Amino acid sequence: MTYAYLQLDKNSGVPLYRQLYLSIRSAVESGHLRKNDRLPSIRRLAGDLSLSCTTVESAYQQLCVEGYLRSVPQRGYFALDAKREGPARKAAPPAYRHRPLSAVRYNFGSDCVDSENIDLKIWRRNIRGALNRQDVLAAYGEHQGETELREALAAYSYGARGVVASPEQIVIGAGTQPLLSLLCGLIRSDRRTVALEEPGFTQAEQIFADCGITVLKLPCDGDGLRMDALARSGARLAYVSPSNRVRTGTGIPMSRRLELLKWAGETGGVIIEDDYNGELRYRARPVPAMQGINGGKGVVYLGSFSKLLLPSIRIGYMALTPELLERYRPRAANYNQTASKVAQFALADYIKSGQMERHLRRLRKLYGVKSEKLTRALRRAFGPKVEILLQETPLTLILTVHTEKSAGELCRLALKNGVRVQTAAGGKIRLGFAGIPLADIDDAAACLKSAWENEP
Amino acid sequence: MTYAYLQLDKNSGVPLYRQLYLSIRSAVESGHLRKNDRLPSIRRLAGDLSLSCTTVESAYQQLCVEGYLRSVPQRGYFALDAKREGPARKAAPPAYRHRPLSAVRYNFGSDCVDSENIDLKIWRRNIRGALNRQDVLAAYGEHQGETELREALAAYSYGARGVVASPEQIVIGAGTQPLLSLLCGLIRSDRRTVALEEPGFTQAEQIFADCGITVLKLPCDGDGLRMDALARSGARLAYVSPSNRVRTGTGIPMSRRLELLKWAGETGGVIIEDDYNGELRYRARPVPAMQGINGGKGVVYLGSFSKLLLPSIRIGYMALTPELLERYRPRAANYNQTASKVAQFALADYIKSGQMERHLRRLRKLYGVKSEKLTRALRRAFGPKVEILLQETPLTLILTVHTEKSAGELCRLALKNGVRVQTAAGGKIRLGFAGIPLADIDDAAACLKSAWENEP
DNA sequence: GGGTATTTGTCCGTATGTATG
DNA sequence: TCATACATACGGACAAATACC
Repeated sequence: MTYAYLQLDKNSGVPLYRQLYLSIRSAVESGHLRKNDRLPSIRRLAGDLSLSCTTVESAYQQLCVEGYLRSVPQRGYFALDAKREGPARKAAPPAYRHRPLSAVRYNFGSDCVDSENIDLKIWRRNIRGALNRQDVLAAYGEHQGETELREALAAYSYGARGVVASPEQIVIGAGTQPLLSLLCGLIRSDRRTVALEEPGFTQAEQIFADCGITVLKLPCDGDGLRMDALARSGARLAYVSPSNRVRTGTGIPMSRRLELLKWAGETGGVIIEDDYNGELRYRARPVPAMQGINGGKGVVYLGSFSKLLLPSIRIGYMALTPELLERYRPRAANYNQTASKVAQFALADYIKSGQMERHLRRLRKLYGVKSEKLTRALRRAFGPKVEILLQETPLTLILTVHTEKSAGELCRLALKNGVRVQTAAGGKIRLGFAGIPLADIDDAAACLKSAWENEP
Repeated sequence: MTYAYLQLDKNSGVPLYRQLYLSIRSAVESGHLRKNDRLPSIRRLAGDLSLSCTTVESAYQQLCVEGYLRSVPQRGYFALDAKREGPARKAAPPAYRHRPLSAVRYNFGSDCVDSENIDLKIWRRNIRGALNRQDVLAAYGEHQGETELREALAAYSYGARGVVASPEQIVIGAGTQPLLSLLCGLIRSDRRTVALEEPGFTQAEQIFADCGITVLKLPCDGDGLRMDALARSGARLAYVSPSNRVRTGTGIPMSRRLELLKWAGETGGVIIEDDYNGELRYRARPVPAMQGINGGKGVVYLGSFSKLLLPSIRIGYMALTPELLERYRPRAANYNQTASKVAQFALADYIKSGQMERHLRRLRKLYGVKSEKLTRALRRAFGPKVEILLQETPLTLILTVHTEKSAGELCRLALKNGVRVQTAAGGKIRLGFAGIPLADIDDAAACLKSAWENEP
């Protein structure tokens, strides 16, 4: 520590030990040093401020005599309670802690994952492995992301999602947002508006807005963005998340994907394809990424692993188009890599050793079973009173509840019964079941039933 | 063992710890103590020679700093390889894996760190510790950054730099850039131009440009941004990096800092204080951060650990002003945390356990010794032909070379001789010595001499 | 192989002698 | 002569690593 708050001026005429005494005294009086806070040791402070021990000691001693400090031999100096009750030192309300969701037994929020079905052990081992590799910690990383990981990702994303991209096209970052932000910088000389679906995706909109790119929310039909609205808007940049349209819970069918690609080809538009959870579709045949359908032209692909592997892994990647790569290259050195180097190597190992594939297979199966079990449980509980929307989006079910109550009211009722659910577009209810352990599903459905039916 | 080679004379006038230091140093240089030989423990030697622990310790410590010994906590002191074998050393080229700069033997570039003086072991252990903590891996993190780390940072930045901020004012991110980017989003509704010094800082400029904030490069005098230019510019946002003005190598004196704060107060301006390497000043007494001088008003403080701790650690933090915090809060949930959760916990532990403090102290000492040694070596080599600008910026020296050659020419000549140096403002030469091992400094200075003097 | 005693580096407050004005 | 500041040295307390049962 340098104790920067202790300001000394060698030429002020005031003796050093007295300047020290005064600044510490005011720190105690103002409450910056609270009772039993430990002060830097005499030698330490002397070293840091380039003073001699004696100087510091005489300041401390005077403070002791006057009741600001207490000296404990061989242990240190400690502050005493000498706060001068100034005008108002507020009780320091530390409101920055996340409020614990009180009494939520079953959380159907869409931001949960099943913490029981994560291969923590393997992942820990991988991180440890990366940690021990020569020069992972001590050396600088590559700005664009480690080559090793970019190579692994190029292969993986082709196999899993049909993305065609060379390792040079791939940029790594700490999640989707920093990558979007970088992308905005590359693209803003060309395009200043972006089109996206009306019930949008807040976290992406926020980045666009922050980068000064106007967000155009266009209406959409059941298949996604309405093409006529898109054409009329004049936008030459569109953001879509085909695999996980958060609010509606439905995907974008192939027909609309092709229409979008056609739009890009004809107008010179660029599509940002945020393939959030694209790997997790378990019901139907996998729909390949738009990026690949088009051979990598006109589409920037965004993928991430936060919800797939572990919530704490903050690694995302994007595949740039050849044109954007040209723009990126000369300024690549201006962007520091944001993703942890250790995590990058660990992830590369995880992918290359085939563990990722195994994990995905298991997850898909698990979520398939969960979805089925939840569907059955709801049918049993409610019968025809709730319609369950069969859809392809992973990890969520959409319910239409036949009742007079509003969706918001249903949410409140459920929460009162310890079940957290969310609303979806069109007065529907959204259940994200990823975070509910398989064994709890039946009980969770029962709780929902009692919440919604035992009301006057 | 009687350690007969350690001859002490209590009445010689030479301090005991220095006699000890000298005898051990010559034992290492002469090869009597070979690499990894273990030295007697402090207490044993103190006992055998009838000295106090402190006396022995200060001798050992100086030897550590100068690269003769290595201390392994709780295990002992060990000799390093520092045999002075005349001119025939160079067997092991200093391993900068950073770039295969062909034939650069001594790299005085400012982007190097001393890879020999990083506490890899402790850091590995901290990461492992975080890795094993319950729910670090499996659960989501806080958007703003882990509370534990924010609390640690609030205390640390107050102690180390005089920053006054509560944990809720602190936002964590994967380095300075994502934080700047977020900050631009908070601020762009108000201000669309930012003023910064003319030889600017590319990585910050890039972010401003990407976010659509116009960069206004203003002229500056020896103390930094010229206040008249700033006032005339009409900008209400200024970016400064007082502790490390990269190109000039000089800091911003207190007088100018106060002027800047006055400007902020009078015009409602906001100052972004990027305190890059602020902790590392070793020469003078610490200059506290502007943020703290002003009680946290009108100044956003940015700090980071990449160059301080480990190049691979990508964690930065910023302290928002109360007004900006108000703007941030409602949209905090829209920003995902970019910094690795494991690294956050590891860093929090590192700070709270006092290891950060110890590390900083060691670094400061090391760089102080390096700076001194380099200064002496240059004076010996060039005499009055070069003026050495004594300045307070960490890790660099600025030279005025009295010659007809231009600064650029001097750089080229040096490079031809295997020494990389950089130009500074005003036709001066900048030497960033952080990456030069202590033992190589004399030779590096000699190389510079032969490069600059043996020319027709 | 797991607890315990010891050793180790580290850090602490303190004391003394001395050099300035 | 006295206050101030510095360099040097002392011996004790502590936690972590290690060695020993």
